[in-house]
Amino acid sequence: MLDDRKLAVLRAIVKDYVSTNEPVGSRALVDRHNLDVSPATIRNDMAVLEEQGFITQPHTSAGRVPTDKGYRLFVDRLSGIKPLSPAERRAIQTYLAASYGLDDVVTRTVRLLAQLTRQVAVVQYPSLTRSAVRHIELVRLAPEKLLVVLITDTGRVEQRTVDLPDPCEDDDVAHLRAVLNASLDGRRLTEAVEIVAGLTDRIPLASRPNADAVFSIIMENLVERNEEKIVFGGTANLAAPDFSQGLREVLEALEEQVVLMRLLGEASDQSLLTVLIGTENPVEGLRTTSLVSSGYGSGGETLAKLAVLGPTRMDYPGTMGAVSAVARYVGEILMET
Amino acid sequence: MLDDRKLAVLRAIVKDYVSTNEPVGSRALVDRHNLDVSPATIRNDMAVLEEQGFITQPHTSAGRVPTDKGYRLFVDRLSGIKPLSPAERRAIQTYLAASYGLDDVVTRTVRLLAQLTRQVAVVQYPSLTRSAVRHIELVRLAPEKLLVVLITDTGRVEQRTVDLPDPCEDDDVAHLRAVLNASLDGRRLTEAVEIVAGLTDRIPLASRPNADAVFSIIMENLVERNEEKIVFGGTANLAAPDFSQGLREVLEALEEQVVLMRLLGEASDQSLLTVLIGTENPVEGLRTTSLVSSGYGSGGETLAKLAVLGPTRMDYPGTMGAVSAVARYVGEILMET
DNA sequence: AATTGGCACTCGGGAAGCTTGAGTGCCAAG
DNA sequence: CTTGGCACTCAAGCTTCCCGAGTGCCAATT
Repeated sequence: MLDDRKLAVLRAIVKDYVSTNEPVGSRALVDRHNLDVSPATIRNDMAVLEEQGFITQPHTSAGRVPTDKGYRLFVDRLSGIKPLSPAERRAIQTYLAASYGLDDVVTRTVRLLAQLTRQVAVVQYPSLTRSAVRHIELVRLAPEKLLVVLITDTGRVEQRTVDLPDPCEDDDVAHLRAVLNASLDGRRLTEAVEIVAGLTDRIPLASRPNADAVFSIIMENLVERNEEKIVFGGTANLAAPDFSQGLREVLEALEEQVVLMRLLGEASDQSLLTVLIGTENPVEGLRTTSLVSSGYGSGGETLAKLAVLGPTRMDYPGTMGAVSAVARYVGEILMET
Repeated sequence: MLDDRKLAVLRAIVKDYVSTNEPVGSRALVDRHNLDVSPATIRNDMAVLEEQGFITQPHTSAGRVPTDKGYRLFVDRLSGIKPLSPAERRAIQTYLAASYGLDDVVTRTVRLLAQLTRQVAVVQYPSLTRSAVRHIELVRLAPEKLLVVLITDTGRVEQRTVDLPDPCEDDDVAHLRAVLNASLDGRRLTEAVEIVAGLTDRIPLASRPNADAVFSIIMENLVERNEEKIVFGGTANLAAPDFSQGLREVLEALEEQVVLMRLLGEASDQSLLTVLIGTENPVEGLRTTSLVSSGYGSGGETLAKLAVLGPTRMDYPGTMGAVSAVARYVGEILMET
């Protein structure tokens, strides 16, 4: 159905269109890529490709432009992942290695990805549910007010104030802290929830109301409001004039945590590189954009995802290379922290 | 020089131009505002206003448009601050009151401001230097790794990991924690730095290297890298088509913490409402935007600033009303936390 | 059966010219 | 100082025209 040359033609069309942002015609094609056939032959091939839905004409008498389906084929079968240059790799490593603390790692990653790809970068914080408790700290701010700080092995620090039903003493707090840490330290957060639920017994009757307040905050914050923080950056790259169209929608989508979650959620759970092209992605208003995403994680495990968002007309091999490299390095950095 | 009617004309021009985004002519002016004079009279006034530099013509045979100087006069002498409606006030209060924790307050404030003004909102975290220590927590993550968590009375929680020169025991950590909290609790961070510097004496000789590592991290993080976090939102509002021009510059400026700092820094230190119009603002690339900013704080004191950024052609009275109201409410919320 | 040159056809986009009307400046009269 | 009148200007929109890139098809060639 599609012989080698037709595929080569598609590949060439994608490349040219990506780099010029203009519909590409048969003549230009034979000139720029050394296909040893005449334009007429290419035209025949293009007719077939169009019939199959891989390319389309913006209007009669214009060249061809890849469709989403065309990009899909290109990504799946025609383009490799372009590895970064050694210089770029080194730059990434040193830039990331200089960071301290999870927040810093995340913001640096966003910048890095945005700069590397000249597009919008999206990075998710390591999932809470998949990480383990490293420490729980209780700080008595006032007789009836505690600050609960939860630290995970992925470096996340979550905090929340609690209003207690009864006044408490430092001793009570110390006891509660000891109980919590003894039972939760090193446990997965998913396990932790169940454990906390069964912990009331170990608390002296008098302190139970307070303890319960703390427990419920912990459970609530860790599971139900399983806050998946997502950060993005590089929006200035959206101002590249080929966008303008639908720019507002894109910015709105980016500012809506929920939407971002849905977007990243759609991408495969694996730590593999995933590409969502145009209409393939689940978010209305991002139908003219593509998302290149990858999971990242410390051990073998995927803790969260990061991604790059750009126009469907993007440099897929390059973007994929950047995303996968950054994902790997972020994982490494996270291990050390 | 400028009699009352001329001022009225300027006011009318600003209002009309802001609402229509079209140069406003003499006829339209007499029609829409009930000035009891003829267009010809208005033309004379406009000629004077133009000569003085308050308005200008985009081209011959077009109406007039306010200049930065014109907006300045408008803001200083011709427009009050438009108070929010009671309904809006209530909405703000309940929305902000529902937040828990400083992060939440800040992100909610950004959203609120952006939505209220339909422009870009910028909010700075409460200054570290002006707040006081509420608690310092040390968590032993590994024999040679500590997590230092600093909690201020403004609700900020700063964390940083420290690599220790020597391995340590839980006891050492507990002692250090006790010493730190005993000496620093309730102190201003500015004082705290000096106190920490004189604290080495109280530490057993054997633990001094470790303690010093912790001390230096504390000092470093609190003073030198006096990290002023700034958050912004509402960038989707930039897509309103009158902008397009210079959009890239604006987005770039927003993503650059340093630039934002400079911008807010320029605005008066008082908790008063400040307006920077067009070329008045110090940031290249924001020369077509205006900034309406205000300090906010818990006690009588200004802890940080918040602002709204929009085109010079903005609704100043409305924006000023929103900014000042939100600043006040945020201050109140911060008190309670 | 695939490839190729030739040719008629299409149509977006830029250039040029035209018209329209909003808006001005100026002046003389009230 | 205000006003009506009037000539003048010029951006923006419309129409028209033209050009050329690019196509599809066909008959000839390999």
